[in-house]
Amino acid sequence: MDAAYNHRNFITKSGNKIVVQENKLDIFYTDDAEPLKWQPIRTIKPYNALKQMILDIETSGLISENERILAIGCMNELGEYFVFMEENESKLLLQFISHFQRTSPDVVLTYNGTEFDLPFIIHRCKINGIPHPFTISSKSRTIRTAQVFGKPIEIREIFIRNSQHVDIYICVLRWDFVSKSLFNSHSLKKVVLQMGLREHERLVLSHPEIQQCWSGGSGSRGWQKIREYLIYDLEDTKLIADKLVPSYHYESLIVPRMNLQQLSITGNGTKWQRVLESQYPGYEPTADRKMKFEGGLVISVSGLHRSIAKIDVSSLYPSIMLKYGICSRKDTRRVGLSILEYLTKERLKLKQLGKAGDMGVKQAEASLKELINSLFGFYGTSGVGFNDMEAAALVTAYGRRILRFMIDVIEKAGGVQVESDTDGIFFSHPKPLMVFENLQNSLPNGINIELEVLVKAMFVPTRGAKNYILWHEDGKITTKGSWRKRDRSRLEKQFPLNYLTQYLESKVSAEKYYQELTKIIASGEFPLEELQITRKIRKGEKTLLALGNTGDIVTFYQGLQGITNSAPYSSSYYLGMIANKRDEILSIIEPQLSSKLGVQLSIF
DNA sequence: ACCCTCCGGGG
DNA sequence: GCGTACGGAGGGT
Repeated sequence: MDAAYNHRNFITKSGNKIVVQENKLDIFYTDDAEPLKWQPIRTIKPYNALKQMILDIETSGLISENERILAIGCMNELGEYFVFMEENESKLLLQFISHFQRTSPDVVLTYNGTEFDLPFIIHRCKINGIPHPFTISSKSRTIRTAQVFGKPIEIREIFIRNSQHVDIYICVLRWDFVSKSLFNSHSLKKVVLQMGLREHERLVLSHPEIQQCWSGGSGSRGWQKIREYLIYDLEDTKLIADKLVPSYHYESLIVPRMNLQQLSITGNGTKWQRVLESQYPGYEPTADRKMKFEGGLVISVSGLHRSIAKIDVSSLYPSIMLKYGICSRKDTRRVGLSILEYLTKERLKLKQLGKAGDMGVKQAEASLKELINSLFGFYGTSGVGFNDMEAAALVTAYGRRILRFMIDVIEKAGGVQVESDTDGIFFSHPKPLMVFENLQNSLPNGINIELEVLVKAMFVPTRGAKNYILWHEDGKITTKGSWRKRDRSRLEKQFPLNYLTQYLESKVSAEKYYQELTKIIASGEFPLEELQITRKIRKGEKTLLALGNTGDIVTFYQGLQGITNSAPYSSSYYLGMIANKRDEILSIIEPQLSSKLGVQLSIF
């Protein structure tokens, strides 16, 4: 081993930029420093052993001054529920509070309870003169890793005597801040579907419907309906909670002096800071100032590719940190790495156990994954004392080198790289398993790979980094990135998918589909549901103001004389639209033909 | 190409 | 306050 090798020598800083001389990094280097042994600070009971109360209320309106509580629903960890519903609000509240005291849950779980349910209950208790165990924090707190419209949310925490509150809405925002998989909505009903936790739509009541149902009175079918609706909401909240909250629970093994409520709203940067602080009593390093550095490698090759496989590096950044010994330079005893090593080993153990299907084990494993993946981000987080921007820059630099190395191996084996992003490569090759073995044999020890998916075909648009369509063996189609657009007609969204799916059979069949579609559109018989768009009229949208006022929600499509909601649709508009789409698609998948097509279309 | 506007969650 | 990347799409001018 070359004793003189020190990757920190390959870092240069200028202004607020860090540049790593990637080509000088040796990806076959292994750090051989003996790591410290690290053990968790305490033992905790499994998440499943916590007494839960999932809580949701139905009210006559949104403002607690003027409106009242109609019903309160509670569900425990076993899924058993209790619904309190009374004509007399005071009686209802008393029943609920006494149920609460009797069951004394360890944790109360709500969906947006911080903003809505709990303040509403508090206010209605106050009006009815009923004592309760809830307090609203006097201080507001920003959660930077839970954002709406790109802005961090501000909350006033709710404290509960002898219990804790976890707001699943905030957990969802935090989860999506990282995963970015929930587009357009963070509502309970949508989230549960998009996370794949519920298969089908369920009973949903609008506000007027709730009022209508309520007016039926005690024992009515309306009341029964409200109960049913409330129970669905409780179930949905529990489904999401069971996915997201266990991670936070198990973090208390690692993070000192934080309870579940704090863990559920505190970002990972602060958590790692607490961990390291507790290791260095009295030492308060100054945080590195924010620096820019290059991230993961992203490459894409547009076109329609067949016989695709994806190979991922398992836990790329954590593996890099362990293999090359990268930790914060302020963490001189390298405790971060010791913990990382402990977590990685534990996770491996749990992963083996988890194959038996034990939910508790799976939850614990998922939480370890969270922590493992968050250590890298901590290095690059500004404002936390133990951060180290250079360490973060080194990690991504090694990552790019490893990915480039892999692409090289794939190409030498005759494969074609199609899309690469940070730790995974889509490539086309008739024998992906052979390529996989090839890679396994040539990658450095400690860098492990997985063969993730094998798909029939993949479409990557121009400038298509992180956007693609996959055709799976079983006929399923999945899309990623910009394919999930809103405010587009079904025709516009579906046409490229359908055309390409046909094209995979043959160009003839794609063209046949296109011709048939143009015939139906030209005939004027194409269903309007496929063409219309429903959305709110924005300020200054002249074309839509013919249909209503700013702020109105309207359904419309293109008519012969502009936007309409009643006249016949403009077939030339929609024919032009799909002609353009087809042109665009063909120019990507048959670039050699695109010039000819351009001529055709300008005539058309 | 750039500027403006808008979107959410709970009932 | 996990990073690269402090939101992003769509329409008007």
